[in-house]
Amino acid sequence: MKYYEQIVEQIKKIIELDTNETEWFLSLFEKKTYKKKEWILRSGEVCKYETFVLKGCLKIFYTDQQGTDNTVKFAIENWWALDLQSFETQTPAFYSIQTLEDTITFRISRENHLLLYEKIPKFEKYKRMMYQNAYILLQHRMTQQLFEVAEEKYQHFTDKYPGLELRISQKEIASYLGITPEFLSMLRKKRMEQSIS
Amino acid sequence: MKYYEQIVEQIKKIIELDTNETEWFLSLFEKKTYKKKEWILRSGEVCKYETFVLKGCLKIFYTDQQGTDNTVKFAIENWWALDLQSFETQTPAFYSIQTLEDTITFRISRENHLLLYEKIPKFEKYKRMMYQNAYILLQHRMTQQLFEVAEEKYQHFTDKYPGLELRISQKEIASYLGITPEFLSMLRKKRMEQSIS
DNA sequence: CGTCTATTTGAATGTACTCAAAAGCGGTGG
DNA sequence: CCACCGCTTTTGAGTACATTCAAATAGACG
Repeated sequence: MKYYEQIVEQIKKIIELDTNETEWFLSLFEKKTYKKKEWILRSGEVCKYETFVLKGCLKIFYTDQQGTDNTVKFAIENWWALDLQSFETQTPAFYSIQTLEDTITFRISRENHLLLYEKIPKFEKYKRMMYQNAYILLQHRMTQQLFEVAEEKYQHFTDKYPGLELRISQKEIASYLGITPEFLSMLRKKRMEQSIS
Repeated sequence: MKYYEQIVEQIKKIIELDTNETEWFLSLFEKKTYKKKEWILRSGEVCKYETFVLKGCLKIFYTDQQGTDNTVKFAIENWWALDLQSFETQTPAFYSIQTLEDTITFRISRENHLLLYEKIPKFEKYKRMMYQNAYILLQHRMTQQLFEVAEEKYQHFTDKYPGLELRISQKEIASYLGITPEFLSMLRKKRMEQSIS
């Protein structure tokens, strides 16, 4: 499988694309690779690209007044990452985006993105479906995170991103769960003790 | 202003509609009124309608194993309410919807909703924009709720739904904030004491 | 007016955080 | 190749935030 087929595959789950459209679609993207811990977007900059992860892992996060990173989402293989508000309005971003592993991405600029809507109107449908689904997922994350204790949150994290807890540090996971790394360490210890007995 | 003009006004903020389209659009809706505490959707049922609030207030919530209601969103004047996943896939709903006041709504069925996309394709755009904005709002709610202490959450609630704290009970607010009514009561007491001194 | 529910208050408890220190681990340079 | 440095993880003590439970009070509504 060519490296770019992944992205086409994702699109075709929702709308049909013929060969010409596929080719033109791909021509709007550029491949970009990053090393671990590289910045893709810094809070305050304008988000110029929407990024599709071919391989690797990103975090979308914000840094609070105390200097703590709070992760709102991880983007692994086949996920999109951007600061939506900044991208759509071309205003300074609230969120930052950084790699957690060496990462290979496909990215599309705001201009090309607008071309897409213009030339292939069915992309409106694709995007509607995408945001609809993203909204559903986010609502579930919110209900989980807001109304559950840390132990249940961790369980849901491992369910949602299977295997990711082995790829990234506990510090990053704690940042996603909204707890301290120390507390997560304690939870995992408690878990292990329980699974032995 | 006729009671249905509100909804047209909302749509026209995003896409243009001529007189014919507007008329046809409105014909797809039905007006429905509810008394306080009526169910609009019960978890487990299929969500058959998307509801637009003309006047009043709804809560979208789920009831956990302990029997506690957890509110994910309030829908006041000019907001939409539905279980999106259930509505789109016609599967049993996870969330429930109930009125918190006597409420007047406009609602559209799944079938008519599909007609809308079919006959007026620019509604794809309307819906895309709607979910895009909803996603942005939800992401902000999540970052606020997840990484802030209860006092800051309450502040953000009063900012987001100005005046709503006077219309609904503290119990409902606590359910939205993810804290107990007792603790909210304590917070408000503390607040008042501070504002006097 | 009486009943039912919401709010307040307080004590005891649980959940999660802060701070500090020690141990583990990975990468880099000599 | 290993010694060192920096960062992550673990551990523990003390503390702050939020909950539970119970009881008293206040409000809403028929």
